[in-house]
Formats: sequence, C-alpha cells, structure tokens
Amino acid sequence: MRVRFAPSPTGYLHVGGARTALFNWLFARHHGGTFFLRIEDTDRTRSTEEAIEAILDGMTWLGLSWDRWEKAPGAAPIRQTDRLALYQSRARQLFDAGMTYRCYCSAEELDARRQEALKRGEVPKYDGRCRSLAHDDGRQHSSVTLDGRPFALRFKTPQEGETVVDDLVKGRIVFENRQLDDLIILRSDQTPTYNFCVVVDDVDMAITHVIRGDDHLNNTPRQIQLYRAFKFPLPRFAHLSMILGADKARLSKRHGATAVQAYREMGYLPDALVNYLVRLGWSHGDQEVFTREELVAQFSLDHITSSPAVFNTEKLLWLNATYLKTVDPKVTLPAIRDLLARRGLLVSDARIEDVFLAHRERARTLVEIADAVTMYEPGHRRIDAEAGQKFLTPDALPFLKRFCDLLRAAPFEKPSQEQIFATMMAETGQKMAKLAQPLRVALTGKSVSPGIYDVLRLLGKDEALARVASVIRALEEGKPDWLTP
RNA sequence: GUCCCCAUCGUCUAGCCUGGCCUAGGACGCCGGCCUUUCAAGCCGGCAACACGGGUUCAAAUCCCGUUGGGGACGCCA
Repeated sequence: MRVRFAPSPTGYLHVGGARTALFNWLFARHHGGTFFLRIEDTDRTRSTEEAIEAILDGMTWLGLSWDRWEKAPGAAPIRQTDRLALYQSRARQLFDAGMTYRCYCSAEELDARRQEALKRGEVPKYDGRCRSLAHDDGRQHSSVTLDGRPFALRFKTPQEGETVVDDLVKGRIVFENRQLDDLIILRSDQTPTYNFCVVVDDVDMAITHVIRGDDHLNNTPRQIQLYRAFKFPLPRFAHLSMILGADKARLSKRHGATAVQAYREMGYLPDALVNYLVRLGWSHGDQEVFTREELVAQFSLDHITSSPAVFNTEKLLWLNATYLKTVDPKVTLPAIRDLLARRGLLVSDARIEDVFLAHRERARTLVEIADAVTMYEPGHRRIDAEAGQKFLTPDALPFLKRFCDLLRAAPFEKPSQEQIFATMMAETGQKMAKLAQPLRVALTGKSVSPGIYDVLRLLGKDEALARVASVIRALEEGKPDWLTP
C-alpha cells in the first residue's frame, strides 16, 4: 500500500487538508505501507516557500510523519518543480502518439468564451476548435514559439462512451465522456498542469490508493483517461467528503480558524485535534476517544462516511479538555512556555507543571493553563468585575480582615489553614462556601479556581496576604475598580 | 446552466451493503439532579432525528424511482 498527501503550497495547512493527510497517514500506517508527501507546486506564480514551511510545520506538529521515497535523494518531501523533465518527456510521449494537439487559443480568449457560455446558460466547455487544426508537422512541440505563436498542449479526451470511477467510499460513479473537455497538459510556457502531473507522479511513485477530497471527484475521469492513454494501471480511489462550516458552506476563513497552526496557538493538543478530525468522517462503533495506536490499529476505509461534516468547535474543545486531564504535563511544557513567552513571561517548568496539575481538571485549552499561570504571578491584581461585584462587597470586609490576621499568625500549611476556616466557621456560624468565595475572588480575581488551599499554596504566604490586603484597602477607601465600572 | 456527490437528534455519528434484533444506539452541546469549599470535572437522568412523496415486500432508516434541500466541479489553480 502506497499513498500520498499532495497539497499545493498556496497557503496554510488547513483542517480539511490535515484530515486528508491524516486519513492517508492512518491508512499507510495501518497497512504497514508507505506515506509520501508531495508538494504540488507547478503553479509557480501562486506557490510560496512560506506555504511549504507551514505545511511541513503543521504535519510535524500533528505527528504525521512522511516516508522517504526510494527514488528521491533525501528525506525532504517530493516537489513537482524538481520533476519537470519527467513531465516534459511524458507529454512528448503523448504528443508523439498523436494523443495531444497544440491549442493556440489565448487564456484571455478562453476566459471570455467561458464567461459568455455561462451567461447564455451553456456548458462552459472548451469547444475543441484547435483540435482539427493541421499541425502535425513533426517539429519539436517543446518550442513555445513554434511558427511564432505560443501554444498550450491539449490532451484529446475521448468523447465517446463513459468512464467509470470505482470509488472506495462513494461507490461506482459513471461519467459520460462527452462531458469531459480536452484538458491542457502543458501551459503555453511549457510547464505541466495539475491533472497531468498527478497521473505521471502517482504512476512514477507507484501509488496504490489515491485518498483525497471529493472536490477532486470530477477530475478523476479525466485522470483515468490519461492513465489509459499511457496504458498505466489504475490506482484505487477514495474520495473524502468536505468539511463544512456551521452554515453548511465549505469551511473557509470566514468561519474562523481553519489553519492548523491557529489551533496550536489557541492551545489545542495535536492529539486532540487529530482525534477530532478523524471522527469527522470516520467512525469505529461508538468509540469517541482514541490513542494514536488505537487509531492506527482500527483505521479502515470501510467506515468512512460519504456525507459532508460540519466542523464543531464545541466538541473539539471537549476532546481537548479530555486530553488535558490525562496528558503528561511534561509534553505540554514547551507549548505553554511559548504561550507565556508571548506575554513576556518567563516561568520555570516546575512552576508551570504545578499550576497545570491544579488546573487541568477545569481547563479546556493550554491557553487557559497559561492564563492560570499568569494569574498566580506576583503582583497580579486583576479582579473580574462580575466576581468582585458579587463577592467583594463591604460586607466581606470583616471576614477578609480576620482571615488575614489568622493567616499571618499561623504556619503556612494546609492543616493550619483548615483550622483557620474551622475557627471562622465557628465564629460566624457561616458555611465554608460562604467564607471561601470572597477569599477566592480576592486571591484569584475570579469566582472560578481550584480548591482554596491549592490556591493558597500556589500563591505563597506573602503574595496571598498582599492580595487580600490590597482588596481590603480598596474596600476601605470606598472605591474599588470592580464596584465602580 | 450542465455534470457529480450527499441526505438519521442543533452538531459528529452507529445502524443501511447482507430488509425484521430499531418502541433508532453513542458522543458534543443544552436542561435537571447528585456530589461539593466556589466553578468545573465526575456520576445519574431528560429533551432531541430516519427530508418529502411514491413504489417493492408479510415487513423499509435499511432496496428502487422521483421531488426537495445542501455541497462540489465545470481554469494555461490544485
């Protein structure tokens, strides 16, 4: 089994592409096959090095390792621009066999005709006008300026009969050949085009299964014609349905984040994203959470859904929270460190881990963990207005003061802190919840936090005292920020 | 416009191929309860779907046809 992921480097690796890559990767790993990464950069005006970097970065982050190709020199991904000579010779082969012809129509003319056809409600298909031109003069077709005019090389697509795509996820699909037009295989600058390169490359790389988005389904019959022209054996095809946005339109930037990197920045774990993505279109009974090993062991093309799926951030968030509960904190350290560095904070790994452990139960993303770390930093004095208004009222003053006194006097350890609360509950007749809440807000600025003893420990005696004192001062001065919006 | 794909809870899906076990299962979210030092988490419970219309059959979510709706493609992009 040999598969490939073949992105065009015109932008980031988006979640749709990532899922395609993931399915290919899982298929290869499951069958002990080979997974290649091939950069389809023949459109030199749109391909960029940055995009290639972004794709490799995204794949690496997701843990989708690609294999090296025996015919290629190194471990670097295969790039079509390195293989132009092969496409040229393959095009020449078809030309010599009389299966192509020169098309002198300019891009502008074609575009104009297409627009007009569309406007008249006709099929915007190439009319094949250059097909009948006499041009088989035996001269080199590779010369752009043959007889003074540039030309593109078109493939004579059979117009009779039908082409059947036997798709592994969609089933048997029949296309009438007269629907297909004569596609350009070499542009007028003699560079090859997509449909041609894919076929040449997939054959050259001995790809056995072409797993890709179903936006390529309509290209498949054209490609099959090319396979036939070359008398190449056909690979198996598997077309994956699209990922949609909440409005059921194809997922795009306007639906929010689509770049894989954006998810890293939002504090998602790569394993969680992978787990989410794999369930978008694939299932294994009722199972929702999978380890990477389980995925590799259980993945199969049989259980891929043929209908499109809506991307749902809520579920991704839930999965991420689920992973956060059990992940080894150590593996998340670099990411959290990075998140903190962006805020100009340098915090020790031990400290980050400490906070992580206290907050993992209630955090959904690494960003929330970073927020927690930030919140415990000495000098942090932000109080959420809503939490402050509710709990840090003048009524809380006596209690806050009493707590300060007791905390200052006692050893800074959990048993004595429990004793403090016991004392205060006895003195006031209040329940723990009533007492802990104002303190929590004074300490963390939020009405949500880990247990109060954990918060105290994470803060340390001096900082804890300082925070409560600052709240007391604000209250006594009569105008704390949270009460004067 | 033409061609292609798709159609089960709001969302992801199981079931469909090989009709009966489906008074349609799971998950996210939502609602409620329990637990509790807050909030979460966890646990328990609830709401919620076979797009519609025709067939075929003793029997259809499952098979067939049509309709509607959604998506995709129709580039010298990939």
